[in-house]
Amino acid sequence: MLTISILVNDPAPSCPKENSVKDNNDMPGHLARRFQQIAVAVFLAEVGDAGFDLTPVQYAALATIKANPGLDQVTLAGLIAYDRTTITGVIDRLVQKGLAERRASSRDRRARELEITDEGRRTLRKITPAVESAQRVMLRGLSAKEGEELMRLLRKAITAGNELSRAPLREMQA
Amino acid sequence: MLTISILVNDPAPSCPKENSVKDNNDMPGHLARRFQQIAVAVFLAEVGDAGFDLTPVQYAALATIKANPGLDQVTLAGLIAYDRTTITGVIDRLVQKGLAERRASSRDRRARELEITDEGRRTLRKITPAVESAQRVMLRGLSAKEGEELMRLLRKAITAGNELSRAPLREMQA
DNA sequence: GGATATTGCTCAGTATGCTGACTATCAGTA
DNA sequence: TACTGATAGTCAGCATACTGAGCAATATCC
Repeated sequence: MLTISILVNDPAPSCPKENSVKDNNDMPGHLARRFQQIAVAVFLAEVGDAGFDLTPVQYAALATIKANPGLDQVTLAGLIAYDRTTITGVIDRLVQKGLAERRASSRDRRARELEITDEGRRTLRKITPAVESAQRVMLRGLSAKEGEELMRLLRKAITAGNELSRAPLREMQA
Repeated sequence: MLTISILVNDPAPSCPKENSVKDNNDMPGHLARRFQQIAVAVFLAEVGDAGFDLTPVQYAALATIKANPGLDQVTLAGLIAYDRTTITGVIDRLVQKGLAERRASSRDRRARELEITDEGRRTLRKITPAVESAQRVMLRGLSAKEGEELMRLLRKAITAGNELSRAPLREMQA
């Protein structure tokens, strides 16, 4: 698609541009930002309505700690594709809320071993319905089939781009 | 393709689901975050390689100012679905870089009229190839048809969820 | 064993995004 | 005109995310 047009700023701001670049709605980057924006808002609303104060990021971290007791911060960051500098603050807040514990590792004195607390376990259990509801709400405009297809395409694009961000996904080695 | 679930560390792999929530890869919210994470990294890398220092957010704001000369901040925020408190800082930085101007409006003394500068126009023109390249790179794992389908589904989900975030899209009224 | 490289974590700084509050201004109405 | 409500913008505060730097501890190589 080519667009050769003279650089005239049109007097009517209400009509769409042709001398401008593509419309925002044709930019996957812009759509990614919008979808993420809505997804976070829906998550916070559903979880908040359920009486909890946990962000999507904190939820993912806590669930991963529960599933992998004693793991260190770098491994945790790799499993959920967070930057290692971000995970520090996230864990700070989980610890401060009493949902997780951070202990010095005996094997490697640089590392911290992470554990979920009973309170964290309780929170995870009680919060799950709200989290699942949020996942449904953020896809409410799509049929079940479309929702599946969206997730498939996102997974595929993410897999291909995994190494392009500073915090790629790193799977657990056996 | 194998997928080692991050929630598999439970000692008994025979009961994969009862005490664990869904895998992250089945959560549209998590996929949204990952895709957005990669999209931003790709944008910054492509634009940076081209010799410019502009974020995706700043780019969208600048392009929208160019297309709608003299618009105010609230209208701009609505057109690109930014929160009004976010746009203040974004414009601060565009102004500080000499790419845009913020003037008091004569019609409404509360409002600020925004204009792109010549420098901003030059920057936009020169940056466009990098921006378009970034959009291609972030979809590099998908066929052209799949990329189109992903964008279609994102648009549909976003439209349905538009009002769920604090900063919904507000189109220009004629 | 000792120099070197790497790794785990933290911190300072910057840029989104949001909540909630506040000021200044405008618009509608009694 | 005075009152009331809505609106435009900013600010403080918090939570992601990232860059780049630094420290301490571990691994590796000679």
